[in-house]
Amino acid sequence: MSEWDGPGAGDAPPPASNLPADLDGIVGFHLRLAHGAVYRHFTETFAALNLTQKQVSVLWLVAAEPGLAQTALSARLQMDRATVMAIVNRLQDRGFVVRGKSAVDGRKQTLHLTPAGQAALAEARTAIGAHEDWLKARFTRAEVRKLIELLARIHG
Amino acid sequence: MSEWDGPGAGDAPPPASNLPADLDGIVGFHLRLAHGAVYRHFTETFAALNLTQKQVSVLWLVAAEPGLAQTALSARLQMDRATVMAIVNRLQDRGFVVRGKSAVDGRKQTLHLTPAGQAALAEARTAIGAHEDWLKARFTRAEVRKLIELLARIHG
DNA sequence: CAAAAGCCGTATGTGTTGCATACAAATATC
DNA sequence: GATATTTGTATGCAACACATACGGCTTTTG
Repeated sequence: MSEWDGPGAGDAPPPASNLPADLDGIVGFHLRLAHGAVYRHFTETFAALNLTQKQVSVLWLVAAEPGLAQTALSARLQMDRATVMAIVNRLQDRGFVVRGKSAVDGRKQTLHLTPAGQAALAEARTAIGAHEDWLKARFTRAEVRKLIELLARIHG
Repeated sequence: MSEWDGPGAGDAPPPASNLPADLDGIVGFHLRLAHGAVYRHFTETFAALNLTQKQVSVLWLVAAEPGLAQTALSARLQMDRATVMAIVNRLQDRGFVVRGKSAVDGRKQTLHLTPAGQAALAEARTAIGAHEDWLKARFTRAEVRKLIELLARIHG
C-alpha cells in the first residue's frame, strides 16, 4: 500500500447525486436496473406459485403451441438449448409438462402440458396480470406501447 | 397418458407468427428478452476483459466514489449485500479492488481501486463505448433519451 | 445407396448471480 | 448501560448462461 490512494486515506465523499453522471447515459445500465426491479417484483408475486419467469414463459408457449419442440422454444425465448432442457426438466419433475417423441421427426421431442401444468399456467396468468399492472401503473398506455416497441427493437 | 392430449398425438401446428399474440402485450416479457440480448452482447464484448456487467458497474462506482462502502454499493446497484460481497471478493482476488477499514465507522469497509483496477476500468470504458454504440445504433437520440427515461421510471 | 454433414436432445461442469439465514463486531438509540 | 440496528461476513441453495461432448436421427451429397 503505497503509490496509489490506499484505503484508510479517508472515507467516501458526500454521495452528491445517487449515481455518477456518466453512468446515467448508459442505456444498458438502466436496462439492467429495470430488469432487476421487475425480476424482483416478479419473484415476490410468484413466491406462492414457486415459478420463475422462464418457467412461466415455457408453460405459456407450450400451451399456445402444443407439441412444440425444445429447439423451437429456445429460439422463441432466445435461450440456450441446454438451458431450455434444464427448465423443461424442472417443469417435468413437477408434473407440469410431458415429453413425447415426435412422429414426424425422430430427433424432436414434443412438449405438452399436463392438467396440472394447465392449472399452474392459469394461476400464473392471474399473477402475471397483477405483476403487469404494477409495472404498467407508472406509464400511460401510449408509453407502454412505446416502451414495448423500443424494447422489441433490441431483441430481434 | 390418457385424458389429456398426450404426446405423439401430432406435432406443433404451423408456427404462424413467432410469438403468441398475448405475450406481445407483456412488458416484462419484452424487457426480459431485451435484457437477455444486451447481456449476451455485453458478454461477447467483454470476453477478452473477462468482466461481467456487475463487476464493471462496481469498478465504475468505486472509481467515481473512492472509499465507498459495500452497503452504499448495494444501494446504488440495487443488489443484495451478500451479492455485492461476492462480486467484491472476485474483484479483490483479481487484484482490482482493495478493502480497508473506515476511519469513521468501524463497521464499514472502504473500497478503492488498485492501479490494475483502474487499468481494467479504462479498458472497460472503451468496451462499454462499443457496446453502447451497438445498442444505440437502432435508435435516434430522442428515442434513447425516451427509453432511458422510461426505464428509469421502472427502477426507482 | 452410402458417407458426410447437420440438427436435436442429453449429460456434465463451470461461473455468475439472487436470496435466505446466521453470526460477529461496531454503532446508535433509548 | 442495555437493547436495537447497521455492516460485513460466511454458507448454502436455486436458477441460469455457456461450453463441450456424445448419441441418435435426418438431410445432403457424392
